[in-house]
Amino acid sequence: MPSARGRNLTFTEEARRGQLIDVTIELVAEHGYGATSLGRIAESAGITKAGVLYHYPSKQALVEAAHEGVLSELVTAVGAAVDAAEPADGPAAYIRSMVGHLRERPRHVRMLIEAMTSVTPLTDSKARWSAVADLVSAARAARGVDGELDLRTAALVIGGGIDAIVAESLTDPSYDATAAAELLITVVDQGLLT
Amino acid sequence: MPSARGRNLTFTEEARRGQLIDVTIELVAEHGYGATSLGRIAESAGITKAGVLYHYPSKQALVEAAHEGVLSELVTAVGAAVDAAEPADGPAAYIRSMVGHLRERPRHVRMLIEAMTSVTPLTDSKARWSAVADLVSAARAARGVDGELDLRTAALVIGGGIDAIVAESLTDPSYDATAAAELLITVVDQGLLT
DNA sequence: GTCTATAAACGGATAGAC
DNA sequence: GTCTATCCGTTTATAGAC
Repeated sequence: MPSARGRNLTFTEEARRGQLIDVTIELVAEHGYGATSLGRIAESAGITKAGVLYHYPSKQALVEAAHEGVLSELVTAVGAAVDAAEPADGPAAYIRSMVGHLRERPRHVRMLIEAMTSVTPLTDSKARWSAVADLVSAARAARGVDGELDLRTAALVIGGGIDAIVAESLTDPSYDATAAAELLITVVDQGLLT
Repeated sequence: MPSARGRNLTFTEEARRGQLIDVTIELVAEHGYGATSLGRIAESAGITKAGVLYHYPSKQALVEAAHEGVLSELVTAVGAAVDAAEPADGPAAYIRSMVGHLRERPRHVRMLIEAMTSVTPLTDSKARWSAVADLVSAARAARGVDGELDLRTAALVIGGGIDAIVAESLTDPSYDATAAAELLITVVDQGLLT
């Protein structure tokens, strides 16, 4: 899958971009977007501000590229886990893979939080809950559960529970997020899939 | 309850401080902490930067005062609602009052988010979940429920669900947060209090 | 491809006039 | 009690040398 543009990116250029994205994730995770300056990014990467702006036209563009990388990695991992599961176990697979993935990537979590709480929300709320709502709906159908259910709220509660568990394991590494995920699955099972 | 210090605050001084806290909440809610400068605060209040710094020694101090006001108002309201409820209904009262209070104060929500996601967390995680854990524990005792339960995770899931519902009603005012709270209460009932 | 140099604006905070 | 004037550091971004 070579570059589609007229000029290919050189190896070093590609490596530089990857490095810049890495240090950006690290700095935004540690200090927040507002406190992450081009100067700091450049210093961490071992080059100068102007050097950074050669590879990305602006600080904003660099941060968005970093966020996009983090998000697509998450979506890929969770999507694969959900696809591999039975429809009846979709929500459980979603919760397990989401918590498992994020638990091991604390910096990614902080990057995603920064993007969500940013005033210009880089992440769409509906894009997230509607996917989970579909999972819940499919699981209920596969289990033969009937009755009314507000799928949007159901999805939001699941997402919120995941966020809280992941956030807690971030501030307290000794917290057992895996066990917590299993409890959340039980709650969802008894409260939303019956 | 007069001022305890040697000199009382004048009426105008007290009014100024209140006004400064109000505009700070508004600006932090709208633009985030990092993008809220003393200059903007001063401009919104109709005075100058130096004028602001006369009343509060630093930007940080002003923001912290604003946050403290928002938080104590929330704690007072929710605390009263929980105290007025039967122990068996403690979690339900907590969820209802929390969602109800925050739904009507969108700017307060964004202020609290800013404080939580700030790098120097102004809000303690344990302070929040341990109070909810006590509510869950008391409700289970009152209902005669036995069996093991990870109260910390239970509390985190409740808090996370509330956050997600409130956040959604923030981005979509037509979303019925009150109905959503009732669904969350049902889920908690079936998943954690049985 | 990365650097130096610099522009132009904005940040928080202080001193002192009124 | 509030303002004017100012300081100094930092910010993003550009122009042009190497």
